[in-house]
Amino acid sequence: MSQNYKDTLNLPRTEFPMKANLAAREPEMLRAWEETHLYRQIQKSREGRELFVLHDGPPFANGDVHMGTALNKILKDFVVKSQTMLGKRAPYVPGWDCHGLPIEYKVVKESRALSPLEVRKKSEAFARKFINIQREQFKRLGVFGDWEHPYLTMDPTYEAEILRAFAVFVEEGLVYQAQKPVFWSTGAQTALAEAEVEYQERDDTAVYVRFPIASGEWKDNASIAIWTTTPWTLPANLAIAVDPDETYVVQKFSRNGATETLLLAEKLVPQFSANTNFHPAGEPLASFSGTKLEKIKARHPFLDRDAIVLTADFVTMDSGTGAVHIAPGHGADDYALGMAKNLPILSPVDDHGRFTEEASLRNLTGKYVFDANRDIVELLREREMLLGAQKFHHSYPYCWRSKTPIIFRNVEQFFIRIGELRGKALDAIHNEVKWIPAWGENRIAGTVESRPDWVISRQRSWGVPLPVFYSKDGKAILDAKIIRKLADLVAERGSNIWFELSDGDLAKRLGLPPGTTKRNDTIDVWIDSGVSHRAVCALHPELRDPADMYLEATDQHRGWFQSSLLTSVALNNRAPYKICVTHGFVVDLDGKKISKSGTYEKPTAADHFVGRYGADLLRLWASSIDYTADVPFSEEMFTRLGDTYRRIRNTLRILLGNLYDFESGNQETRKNLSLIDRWILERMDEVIRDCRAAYESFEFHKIYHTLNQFCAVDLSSLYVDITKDRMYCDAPDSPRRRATQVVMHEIFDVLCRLLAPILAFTAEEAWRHSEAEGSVHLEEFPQLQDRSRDGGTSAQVAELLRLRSVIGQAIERARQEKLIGNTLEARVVLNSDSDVTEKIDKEELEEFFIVSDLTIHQTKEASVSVTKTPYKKCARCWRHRPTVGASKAHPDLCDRCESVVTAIEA
RNA sequence: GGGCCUGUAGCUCAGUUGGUUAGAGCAUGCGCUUGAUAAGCGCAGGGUCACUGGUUCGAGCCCAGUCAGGCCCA
Repeated sequence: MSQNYKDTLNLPRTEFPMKANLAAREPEMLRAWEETHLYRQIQKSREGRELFVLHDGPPFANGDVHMGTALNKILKDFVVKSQTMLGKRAPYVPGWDCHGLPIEYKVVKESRALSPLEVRKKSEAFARKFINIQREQFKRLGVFGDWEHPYLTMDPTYEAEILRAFAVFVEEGLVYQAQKPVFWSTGAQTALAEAEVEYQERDDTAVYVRFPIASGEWKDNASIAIWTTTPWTLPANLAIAVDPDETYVVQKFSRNGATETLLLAEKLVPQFSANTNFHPAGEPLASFSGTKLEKIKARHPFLDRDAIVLTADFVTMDSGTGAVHIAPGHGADDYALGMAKNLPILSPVDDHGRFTEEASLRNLTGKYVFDANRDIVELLREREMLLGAQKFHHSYPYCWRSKTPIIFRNVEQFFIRIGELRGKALDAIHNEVKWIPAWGENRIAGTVESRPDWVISRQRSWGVPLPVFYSKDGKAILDAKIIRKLADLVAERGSNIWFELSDGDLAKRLGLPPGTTKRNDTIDVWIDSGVSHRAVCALHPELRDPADMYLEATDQHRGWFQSSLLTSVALNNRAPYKICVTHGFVVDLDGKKISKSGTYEKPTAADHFVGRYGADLLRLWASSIDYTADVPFSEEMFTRLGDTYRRIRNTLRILLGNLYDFESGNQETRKNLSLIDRWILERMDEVIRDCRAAYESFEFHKIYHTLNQFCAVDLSSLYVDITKDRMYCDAPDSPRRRATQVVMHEIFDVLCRLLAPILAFTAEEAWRHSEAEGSVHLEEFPQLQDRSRDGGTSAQVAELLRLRSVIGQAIERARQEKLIGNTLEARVVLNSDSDVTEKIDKEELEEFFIVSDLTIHQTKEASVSVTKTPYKKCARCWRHRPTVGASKAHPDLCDRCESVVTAIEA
């Protein structure tokens, strides 16, 4: 009977679909953006504006984009899009790190026995393949940038800049050559940087070994007991270190009838006994401080030479005997001590980790040192020098690529002196750069303070050649002028030239005398990416050095942030960035890390989630978390985020739906704004203020929460719900309806803009369904209008919301008691303790509380009683009104609806 | 083992210089609506603020230690 009145309502209409179907719709959007060259349009629209350079840290060009990489790129995109919408020119030039061991290692593993040039060609192809894969995946995430012209560290022009930077390092006297024990990967046959080392749990044989004393008071009467977990380093032993301040004892021990007189630290006697079964027999024969042992000689347990006892500050009393076996060619402390005391540096191991003849063990020459451990132990046993052996579980450094245990090996390498750069670098850290979060300053300062000189030579093929030559007589040539000539050549023909030309041809081209040979090392890739401020920021016409921002995961405090800082200090005497932002790592629900490789069984590839939920959901995820800590991530979170997403989407949709007959330009309506309209505009102003501030300070999760709150509470459950009656039931042209449309139109506009950096696809989709033109991404953020100046609105609404809650509870009670069903059936008697209810018109209050039948009394304490209203229900607006039945033409309508319907009929 | 960091409802986050019964959204439960409808609205339950000790009249906030987790290093 009342069905026909539905046609007289102004129900919302929109083409903007409720169902997002992002996985299908986003690719269409991407195509449209590409066809209209949106990124270029945006850059053009910001010509002459203040510049903001976010410099992209180049990801390694191997593997798929996983959640961590996706998070990083999305956060960068938030920055670029929001800075753009704050009115700045924010170009984004993405890049890739192309050289280096991870790629070379895979290539070499696939096909062995390749020449360096073949390795390089295959490596390049490998890198290009993954650059293309990753590029598509990054674009799919909605990241805007100059994807057609990324920077690649393997571009000849980039390679030339690496060499030119290197020339400066040489000129500044920062580069030197030295024998040093370095982390050496026997699997990959190269020295490794600290960043290329990972630690694994491992069982080794730890041995107690005696060195018979060969000089002084205890000559031939006692042995020094040492302990080591790397028996294979014993052939390189040259000394024994003791702590000068600890007490050492000479003590008789017995085991199964056998006795030994041993010298070791007093504190470690019990541990020694427990581990070897040698028990002290009687009181110590002597006791003295470690200093007294200095310069004593002890016979090597199986070689024909002596080890000298030295004092050192690195000897600890946690394990062993307090007498430390020293092999200067196989350990950092050992090396330092050996250098200080003029010991030779013995390192009788080849590139593959096999003993050389220098080890003086004929049977073991050519044997892999970790396999030789067993032989050494057997040898000690035969010579009766073994005091005990046990399995020892510890963490040990491994090569991150070949997964083989690392050895310390003495090799001639090239280094950059950090001493000269450290002071300025620390100064820049503390005075030039803003660190987000603030503790980043502390963290990078710590790593810069403690870092040793930088090993920059790599015995690999896939990289920029280390520009070192050797003269006929074997002297190293490090010459900035020659390096610059080489750089010019490389810029023209690529760094393959180094491998393609013979020594003679290369020497000729560079003006070096005949007979000059080249070294076959490459430069550490951390130099590659570390000079991007020069190779990219300084040289790209749209960019600038220093960049405004670097933004990477927190591991880069030791990685790229540091390598970039050090090279920039060397080149420019300042930091390469003004703001340095770090984000945490992606962790599982229980706070455990999600590992890229290994045993993690759930999917971690970004593509998996993009295909399933859409890029906007990933973006919403990235915006919802506080990236400064570990970033939580789980399938369940995506389900929750889907709910949030739908809420936001439906809010946009209902606004669009209510605007189907909106005509802009009617400013008359401004003065018809009711309390709730003025209030939502004030709230919106707050939202604009909070979001702008959060975008300016890169606190994206605040935007997520602010906008979510605004959509869910202020708009959906309050404003849209309250204005439903006037929007649907008033005459289309009713002043208060039109006024509300003006407000909704503005809200929609503001919401789209504020959402655009985060929900890049959805905001654009909604924008297209409005009458607006172009892309929302060309727009700027809304400005504050300071609407709160009329004042009082917020306070009044706060009062009303308090009363609304009291009413809601009373209605709920009435419903429980089956007095009413629908809220509109209620007769509400409000005993108001607020004067707001006196100032506002009753009709407006009924609208605000969404009730049909309201009576108000003023009292001291707020209370509400609810009964069923005696009024009849209006067939059109469903409110129970006293005027229903008054009209003869429309006896089932209230007065408002009757007049609307009459107007339509006329 | 060392450095830096994190730990508030099932989930994501707020909690201003320490000050009354610790908040929000989502999720959950129970209703209402069926004119935002694979939507919308209401009400309700849910937290020994990781743990232990300390400072204080008073601590989620300050201090010390413990536990769990992350990154970096050894």
